[in-house]
Amino acid sequence: MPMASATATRLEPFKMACSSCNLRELCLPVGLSASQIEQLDELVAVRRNVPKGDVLFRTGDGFQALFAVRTGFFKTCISSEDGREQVTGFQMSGELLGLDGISTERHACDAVALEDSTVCVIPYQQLEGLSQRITDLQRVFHKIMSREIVRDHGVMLLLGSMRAEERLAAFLLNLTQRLHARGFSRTELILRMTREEIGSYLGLKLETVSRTFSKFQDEGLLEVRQRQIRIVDQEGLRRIVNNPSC
Amino acid sequence: MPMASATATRLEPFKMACSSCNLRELCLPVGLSASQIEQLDELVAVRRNVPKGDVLFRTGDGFQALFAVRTGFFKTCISSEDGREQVTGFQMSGELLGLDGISTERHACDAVALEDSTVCVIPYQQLEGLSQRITDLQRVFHKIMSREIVRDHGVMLLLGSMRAEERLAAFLLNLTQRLHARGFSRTELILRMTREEIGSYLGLKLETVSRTFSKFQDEGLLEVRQRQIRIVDQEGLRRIVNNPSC
DNA sequence: GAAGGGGCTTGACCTGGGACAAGTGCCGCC
DNA sequence: GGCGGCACTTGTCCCAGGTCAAGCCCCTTC
Repeated sequence: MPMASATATRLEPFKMACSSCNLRELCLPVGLSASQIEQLDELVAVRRNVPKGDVLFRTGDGFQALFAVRTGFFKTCISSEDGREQVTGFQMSGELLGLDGISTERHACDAVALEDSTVCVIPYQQLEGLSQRITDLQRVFHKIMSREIVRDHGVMLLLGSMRAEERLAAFLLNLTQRLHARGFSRTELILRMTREEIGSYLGLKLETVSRTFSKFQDEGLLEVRQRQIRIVDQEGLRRIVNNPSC
Repeated sequence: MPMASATATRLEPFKMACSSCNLRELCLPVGLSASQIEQLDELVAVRRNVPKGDVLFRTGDGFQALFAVRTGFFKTCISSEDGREQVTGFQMSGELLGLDGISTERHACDAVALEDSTVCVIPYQQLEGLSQRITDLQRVFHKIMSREIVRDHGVMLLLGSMRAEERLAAFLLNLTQRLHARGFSRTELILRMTREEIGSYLGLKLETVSRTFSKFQDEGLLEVRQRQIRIVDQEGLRRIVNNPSC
């Protein structure tokens, strides 16, 4: 097999199987029986490499498939007509990309890999077909969409009514919680995104993000070394989120 | 039949039919054939009156059904542990309430009627069942969920990167556009919500909302008389949204 | 290992919108 | 028809976070 080259996203011919995937409890197959997952395997046959910095899909692209992050890390962002950009989410392994495209059959955001990544391609029409035959799959899929809506509402709360420190604290707690669910440390993490991307997601300027990191470090809540973060006082972060006065 | 009394939300026994509903092109039945809508009629048999100020469902309530707004106006809001509240949306006729409940089988927000309202009750299990048999219904339902996700991302953009005037202008344009799709004037509207609720939705304090209304009036963009709004210069509002510099 | 550059930090200053307070308009109720 | 209360408006002051600018860190490239 040839080495991975500098070409853009490429199709990998060899078979992926949800049934043998260690993410199946975090991803679309969650809660399905072995035989149901085998049927899903028929459908999710292709994976795709997305090198760091590459775009998986772009606003306006025709919508054909959903993508499940297998390895790596993505951001999704939208931009208004006048060019302002808003990061709407960060996606890690097991999470789905592209749900926004269902409504108009065109993608409504850009998805960009923040590190070399692999995604499983889930052809949408086939998914619809299969979920008509597998009640449980339909149920799971609806739950995933609904969860995304609930998550978005949480972000609105954050953007609409929290102060900078609360936003960053909530962000870090959310990240570590998701990473921990994937077997990573609860206290150590490496940020895959820039300060500017964090700021865009949190409705802050990059300088404010940076200052707030420094402040947390001074207060003994974190150790910050560029993108390496160690959570020293998780309880303290939690207090900040829950207590607007401090 | 007895007069509507001061009791809380009540069940109305008589039959509603999607097939004869003037909202069918805005609501769940959009794009379905006559015979498909008839099947939907079987399912959406109950409507419910929700007097102004009443709660349709509350965070934590068990999730049984979706609700389609038939007449009236709702807000949905979430609150964080420390009591901060965030309005996550305003819903008018033809729009669905309760999608957030699918993910955990408990509602994740409160839905409150801002005027005397009626909703159609859509038992969720039955909807899932029916959409397994009617491909088109499944497709419509997925599109509605996806549209909600896209809408939420738009609100994130607004909350994350717009200034007060842009937020209010965008809000008014969105409201009038939706009202216009329902046959109301493109230029006259009566706000169903308080300044505080607008502020909560837009991430602003009620005083800022009030000041911004006054400013728009001074600049000849609007006429504001309490909750009666006349859009004098729609193009001007659009310019504000698209041009961060002014 | 020097040069260059992107990402990050920090400082100084400024401003949009929050906080607080006083006053007004509107409406329902006795 | 007068009273009370809620929603709204407006003024004043203040501060969190934005803006602008300088410098640093670290990695890549030649």
